[in-house]
Parts: sequence; structure tokens; C-alpha cells
Amino acid sequence: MANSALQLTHLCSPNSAIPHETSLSPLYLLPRCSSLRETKQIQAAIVKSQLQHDISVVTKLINSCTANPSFSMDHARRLFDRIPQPDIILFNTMARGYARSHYPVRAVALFVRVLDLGLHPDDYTFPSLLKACANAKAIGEGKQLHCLAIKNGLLLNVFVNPTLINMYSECGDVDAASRVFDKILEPCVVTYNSMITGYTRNSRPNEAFALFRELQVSNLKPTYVTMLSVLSSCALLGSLDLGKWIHEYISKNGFDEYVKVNTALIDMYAKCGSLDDAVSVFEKMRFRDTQAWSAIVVAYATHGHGSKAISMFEEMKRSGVQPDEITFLGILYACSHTGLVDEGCKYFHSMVDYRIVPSIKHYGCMVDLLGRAGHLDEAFLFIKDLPINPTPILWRTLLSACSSHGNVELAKHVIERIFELDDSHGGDYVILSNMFARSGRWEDVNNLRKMMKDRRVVKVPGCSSVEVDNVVHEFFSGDGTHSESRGLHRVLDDLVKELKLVGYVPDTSLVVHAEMGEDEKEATLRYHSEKLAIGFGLINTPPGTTIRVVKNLRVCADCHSAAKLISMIFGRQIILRDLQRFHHFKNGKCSCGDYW
DNA sequence: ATAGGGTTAG
Repeated sequence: MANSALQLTHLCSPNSAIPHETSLSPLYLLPRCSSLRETKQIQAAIVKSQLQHDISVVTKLINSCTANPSFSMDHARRLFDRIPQPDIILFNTMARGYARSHYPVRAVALFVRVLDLGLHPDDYTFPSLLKACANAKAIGEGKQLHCLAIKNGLLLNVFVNPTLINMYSECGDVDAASRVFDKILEPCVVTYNSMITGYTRNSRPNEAFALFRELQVSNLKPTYVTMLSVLSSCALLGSLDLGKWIHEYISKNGFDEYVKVNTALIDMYAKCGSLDDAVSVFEKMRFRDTQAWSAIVVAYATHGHGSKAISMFEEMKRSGVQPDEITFLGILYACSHTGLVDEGCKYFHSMVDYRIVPSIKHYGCMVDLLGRAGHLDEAFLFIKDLPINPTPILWRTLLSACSSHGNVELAKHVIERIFELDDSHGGDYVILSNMFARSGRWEDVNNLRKMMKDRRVVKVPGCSSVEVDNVVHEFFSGDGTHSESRGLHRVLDDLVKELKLVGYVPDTSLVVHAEMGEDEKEATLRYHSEKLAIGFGLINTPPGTTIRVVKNLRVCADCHSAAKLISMIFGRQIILRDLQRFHHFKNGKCSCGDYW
């Protein structure tokens, strides 16, 4: 903003008239402000030229306050409060700001004043308010606004449609969203996008693809935003073939010019198990923003390449791109899964340098980092000292660590904390019960089982799936009905025995070691991966068959699968994240086979 | 262009 600062000096000099229609006008500079400081400088120029009572000028100022990255609804509110008779445009502008702020409910609160003042909501009002409801997960208010939109004859408005669909699906009622969509006679591409996104965000990738197909055969053209959701659905399915098909479609249609699309491609490839393709997309990118860098850091981290994730993170900083909260999630994940406790703590504390306030997810990574490494008491104190209330998930992370490291006493204490918040999670009982069983405390096991029964806790079994030659084999925790289940158990028993021989504990701690896919550990892991391949090979498969999961997921993820199978055999809880990543095909056939 | 809009990957 060096240029505008120069121009401002001119503007603020005494007796300088404001040329309203030239590039020197403060109004012209407002949209170019990149910080609240600059917006305030323009405000000073506006006051100097006596324009501060002009409602249209204040509207522009407020818009500038809500532009990234200078976001300040507090300042916007101060400006708003000085206007004696705000009109609907000013209200709409404030509502849009609040909808995108940390306090979306305030948009709805402000709307009450609109009605009290007898102002009429228009086609700008509903999109902002519905967005606020989506962000606040306020489906009740959203439904009322839906009714009001109908009353005002705005149901078929092109701007209202997508936000209405978005509101329902963000509130988790994707069926309601779908009903709205079906009533729209001529949905525009943005409306299609919002519905495709709705299915994707609610983990219904097949319906997302069905709608994408419908969009393709309509006379509308998909946009790059369509591709973002479609890629995200690919990632949900975990289907690399489908992902490659979409990649070709993207290149053919020129969508690969968009940084966001390339970022979504990186994410898709990583989640479908092909780190190589993810890296190749990243390397071809000419411009890489924070999101693109984060995607590659996360890709390396989730594939177990912790130190590569760290070196990418350092390279990112060197090239002058600012990390954000997601980058830090990636780097903390990398550290915890690579056992780099000191580095992880260092990065966690460096977040403040980037003015990033840690979220519950960052705290979760820290608990995982400390817990996996066996620093259980430290992890416990970490949770105790948090500035926010811990969630059951946070305690659950520590509970798994207690299980890995066999600390029954701490586990008992932790589960009490969990039960204070949520006692309906079957997995928690199972973990502690197994810990009691391992130390021969059968009375405690029985008590826990009785407690589960009394509280009517249902166990939701974890599920893993392995795809061999387009046939998906699903395994549920504690279920031995798969035809090759016994054979698999035998191979995995052998694997566990060998792990014991090299000093590993056949426990969830296996996950810790299995994910250290680097340096001297790598050779060991490759060896065990082969064993695992033999294990998979037992599934009706002659030797030499391509086993996709094993082939594509590479060392670390192989072992992640191994860990999953082993955890299944030992009756442990399987993390939901794994379900997402590995749920690809159904009944031996690509679930999208109908559409392609 | 001349006060304000919808869908968005990590």
C-alpha cells in the first residue's frame, strides 16, 4: 500500500478537495485496503472531506472493514451505530459481515431490528442471514427465514437458492436441502454446486457424483468450484481411478489454472493413497499459496513422512508464505506421528508468532504428541491447564495413550473425566475393559461391562476395508465372518510375534512405530509390509495379484493398514478418520460405475 | 464500476 499511502498524504493535506471520480478518491481506495489501519486512514480522509454522514460512504467503509484480512466487525459496528436511520442496504452489509464473523448469531439479532423498524428484507438480506444460520448451525432460525423468504416471494431467487441449500446441509439436514433443490425448476450452476457440496460435506459422495453427472448433461457448464467438491468426494471414496479421471477432466477444461483446484487435487491424491501424484501436482504449480503448502505438508504428514513434512514447512516459510492454522495442524500431526516431541512443542509455541490462536484440534495434536511418546502425566497436565474446556475427544486421545503405555490408573481417572462429558461412547468402555483384562483384573472388567449394559451403551464396530482387484473386503471389529478371517489372523499373529521379537509391544503402540516411516525403521517396515501383503494375499488371491491398497499407499500407510487390521483383531476402536479414507468401493464395483 | 449479494479445496 505504499502508493495509496502517498496518495493519502495528498488527500489529507489541508484544503485538498476530494475529487470524487478520480483515482485519488478515498472511495476508490477503500476496496484496496489490506488492513484495518489502512481502512481507518481512508476513514480519516472521509471525515476530513465531510463525507462521514453519507450512508452510502459508510456502507463502503463497513464493507472495507469486513474485507480480508482486515476483518473487524467491532469497528464496523462503531460506524454502524453512528448512523441514526440505517436503511436495508446498511443492515444487509452488517449482516453479511456478522455472518462471516465469529459471531454469526449477531446477524440474526440485527435482523430483529430490521423487522422492528418496519424495513423490508430483500434479495440481499436472505443470503447473508442464511449464511449466518449455516455458520451458527441454527436450523430453527434458518427454517423461519426459509418461510419468510417464501412470503417475500424470494424462494426462486438465484442468490437465495444456494444459501438456503447450504444452510440445510451445513446444519446436517442434507435431505431438507435436497428437497429444496428438487423444487427449483431451473437451478443455476451455483445452486448445483451448493447441492454437490452439501452431499460431499455430509459424506454422501455417490449422490454428489450423481448430481455432477446431471450437471454435465444439463446445458450448464461446471465451474472450478464444482471441481473442488467433486475432488473432495473422490477423496471420500478413496478411489484413485476415479480421481485420475477427474484430473483429466479438469485439465481438459482448463480448471488446472486455479490454485484451489490444484490444492484439492493434492488433497485428493494424498487421501486416495498416491503421495507421488500429490507431489507431482504440487511441483507443477507455478503459484503456491498458504493452502497449497498446507496441503502438501498434510500429505507428507499423513503418509508418515514426518521429517519431509517438516522440511516442506521450513521451505514454505523461507519462500515467504505465511503458515496458518491448518499448516500447524499438519506439522503437529507430523511431529506426533514421527515421535518428534521437542520439535512438536517448539512448533506449537511458535504459533503465537504468527498470531494463530490454537484450536481444540491443535490441543488434540499436542495431547497425541505427548501421549504417544509416553509423556502421560505431561499430557494430563496439558489438558488440565487448557484455556478452554476439554472435549471428550481430547480425553479420549489421552485414554488411547494410556492404553498404549499400559497406565491403568491414569486411564481410570481419564475415563471419569470422559464420563462427566459423555458416557455413551462404546469405544471408551472397550479400551478400559481391555486394559483391565490385560492386567487380569476380571472383576473390574465385569463391573465395566455391567455399567455398559445399565447405561445401554451400544458398540459401533470399527470397519476397515481392503480392495483387491476391484473387490472390496470389509472387516468389522470383532467380526470373524470373512471367509479368510482365520488365515488373516494367523498371518497377523505371526507378524505380531515377529514384532515382539524385535522388541515391539503388540498393542496400539504398534501404530506409533509403524508410522515412523523413515531412516532405519523404514527397512523394518518394508519387511513387515511384505508380510502384510502376504496377509492380504490370503483373500482369495493368487500370488502376484496387484493389491491396490498395499501398492498405492506405500510404506507408512501400508503399516497404517496393518495397524488397523491388528487393532481390529485385538478388538480396538478404529479411528473414524480411517473409515473415511478407506471406504472406497462397494460390492466389488466402483460405486461410481453407474455414472462413468 | 459508482452503497450491498450466492457455491469454494488445505
